[in-house]
Amino acid sequence: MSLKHIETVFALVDCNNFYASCEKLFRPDLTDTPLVVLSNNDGCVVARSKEAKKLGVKMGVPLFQVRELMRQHGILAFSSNYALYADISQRVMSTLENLAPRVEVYSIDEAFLDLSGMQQLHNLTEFGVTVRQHIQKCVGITVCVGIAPSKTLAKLANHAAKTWQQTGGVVDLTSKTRQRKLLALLPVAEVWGIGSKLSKRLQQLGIDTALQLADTAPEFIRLHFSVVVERTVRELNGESCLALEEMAPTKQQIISSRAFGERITDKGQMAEAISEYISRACKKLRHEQQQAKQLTVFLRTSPFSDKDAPYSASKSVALERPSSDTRLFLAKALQLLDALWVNGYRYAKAGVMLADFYDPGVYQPGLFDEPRMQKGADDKLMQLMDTLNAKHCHTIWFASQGAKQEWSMKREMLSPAYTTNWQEIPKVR
DNA sequence: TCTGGGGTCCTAGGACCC
DNA sequence: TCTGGGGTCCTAGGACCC
Repeated sequence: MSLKHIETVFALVDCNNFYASCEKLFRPDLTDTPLVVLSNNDGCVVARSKEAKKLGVKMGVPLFQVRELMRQHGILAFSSNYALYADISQRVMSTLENLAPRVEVYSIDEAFLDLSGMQQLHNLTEFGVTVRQHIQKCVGITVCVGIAPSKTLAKLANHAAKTWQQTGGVVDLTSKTRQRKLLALLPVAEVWGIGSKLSKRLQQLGIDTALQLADTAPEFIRLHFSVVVERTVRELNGESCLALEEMAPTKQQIISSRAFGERITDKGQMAEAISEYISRACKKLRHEQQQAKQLTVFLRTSPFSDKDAPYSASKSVALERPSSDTRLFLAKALQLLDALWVNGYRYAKAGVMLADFYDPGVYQPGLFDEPRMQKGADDKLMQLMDTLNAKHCHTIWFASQGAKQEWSMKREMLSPAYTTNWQEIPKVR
């Protein structure tokens, strides 16, 4: 066996109907029941069980548009329960880490595995089947596995495994002939990185299938599109351009925003909401062990309403030096709100964004900047807040966040926190 | 009445510098 | 009369992803 030529091979493991499957995990009575999971505010459908898909509920539709269909067929709806999904996700990922040496957690329900060199030792399809069985047994979640020499092809292999039942949920796409056969069957919009805008432009050039895109000269694509699309073309031809990234890269921005459960017309309520978002964003920032120098606040009315006057505005400000102190950002955010707020609109959504991050202690202050007062004291207070809130769940908060939060989002069909709250742990009888 | 949230990367264009 | 050009930094906006 030669070690000289180890071929790159990726597997993409993707959970089937992830949020819907999580909701069913602790409800065996719902095994064959059609159900959907809703976005925040119970606004639209973000996940569907296979039964709900069959009944024609489309991904992303607003709930009110499918209410009638759901009533007719007895389709259940659940508010999204991210604490539950994150916990199940973590179990899936740690199971994968036991099966493969290098794992990239790509999203809450997907991971890439590096299988390079494994071809000589295992039958890759068999390996995929093992992964599938193992996750089914250990976590109770069904996954599909796509195997190929590039991430983009592995995505397509996974798509094939999901689409065609007779694959048994595993597709090995390492052979060139199989690659071309599959690519010929798939519309170009199915390719990872080709969204609706790009696929329209490609179709205008006569490129309709994934195979036609693969067979277009990369130089031509570079000229008419971008380096990103060029990379996609190369990846479709089995040339791996996107590496496995095991270490999560450090964040570059943190956003906290929400559509309101009810429209806001009162500035005081808006100030409460902004304060809440600042508090969440800063907590995330401290969790990342980062400091930020830039703050943006934005507000807007609903873009869907034609009777409400539209208004959308954002403003940014740079701090004198990076910080992760909630109080500092709170003061700045409320100043920005003063500048942004216009009376008379029915606001539907607002948010804050932190950016321009530094590692604590790395920032070089200007020569004439004032020396920082009481170094360390603020950090301790913030740490204390985070610790108390982690232990006792929202014990202390800033007065400006408000105690009632009448504007906060709707979650009227929430499942219990089966795995993350002792009070709600499932009982076996 | 009711339409998510949180990210990334790339490009174009302007300002500014030498 | 002819009136440079290349580099860098920043920002806004567009496109994509799950």
